Order: sequence, then structure tokens, then C-alpha cells
Amino acid sequence: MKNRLKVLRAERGWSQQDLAERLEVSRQSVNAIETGRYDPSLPLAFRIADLFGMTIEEIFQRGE
Amino acid sequence: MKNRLKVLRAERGWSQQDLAERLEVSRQSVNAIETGRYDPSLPLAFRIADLFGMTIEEIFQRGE
DNA sequence: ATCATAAGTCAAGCAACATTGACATTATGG
DNA sequence: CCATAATGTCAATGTTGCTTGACTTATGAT
Repeated sequence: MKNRLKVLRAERGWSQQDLAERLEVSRQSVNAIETGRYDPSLPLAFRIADLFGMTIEEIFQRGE
Repeated sequence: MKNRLKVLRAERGWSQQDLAERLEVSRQSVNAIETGRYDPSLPLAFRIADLFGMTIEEIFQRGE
């Protein structure tokens, strides 16, 4: 899965640490998702979508 | 997370086995998701949404 | 040049998702 | 009634998501 997390985060001027705190996950998890090492769980994907006010489909897309 | 998998499947007259084959997962996984024992991974949630021609948000909702 | 912050990554461990194989129970239809 | 399909669940095992703690590299500010 690809995702637009890095851009969305950068648009808001947040560090990975900032985002991690808002999502209540570790900084390493944010980094791993951004760098494509693994996909978030479905519950976490929902929290991400909620935080950015978007749908899961707008943030995550199929591919690689 | 709650989900409408059981209804959507029943509407189409599919058994859990049928659905499992279309999703390329085990029958036990379909059952576990329907009975709320666990949530699917994000990639599997996308396959489910694709299969039913709906968004993830239309099939899965937060709760319990 | 030093200090602080951000980002990337690794290892070890625990939790959650998913598998196969088995068995029990509840429909359903012949 | 009987046979079989369908569903629910369990145990054991493997894979993936997520954690903490640590170390590295790069950047920017003073």
C-alpha cells in the first residue's frame, strides 16, 4: 500500500513525533508507515483518516 | 470496529466459504471478522471494499 | 564548533492478524 | 428422519503491527 502521510504531515508542519502523539502510537510506527515498511492496522488507519479529516481511500492507495 | 460483512454476504447468498475464496483468506478469518473477534488488516479491508464495490467507511464503522 | 531536533533504522519482545486441522452445533433439504 | 452444508470455536503455529531503547546521520541555530 502507498500512502500520502508524509505530505499531509509536512503540509501541517508536524514532525513524526508530533503526528505519533496525535495518533497515540510510537514515532517509529509513524516512520515505518511513512517509509512503507508496513501498513497500519485498520483501527489506526481510521484514526489517521479522522485526524486529517479524510477518508481512508484518500490517504491509502493500492500499490507496491 | 463493527462491520456489515454478514449482511452484505447474505444479500449475495454467499457462504462464509464462498466469501473466503473470493478474498483469498481462510473461512475462519471471515468468521472471526464477522463475529467481531478481530479486525481485518488494512490490505484485507481494501480487498473486502473492492469486492463489494463500496468504501471501507461504508463497511466498517468504529464502535465496540 | 556545538547543541538540539528531525529522521531513518535495528533488535528484541509482545500483541494482533491469519493459517491449518479438528470438532461440535445448528440449519436446510431430500 | 437423515445427510450434508454452514457456522462457530478451539489449539497450535506463523506472520505482521507496534512497542521501547538505542544508535546514526543530517540539518539548522546560535
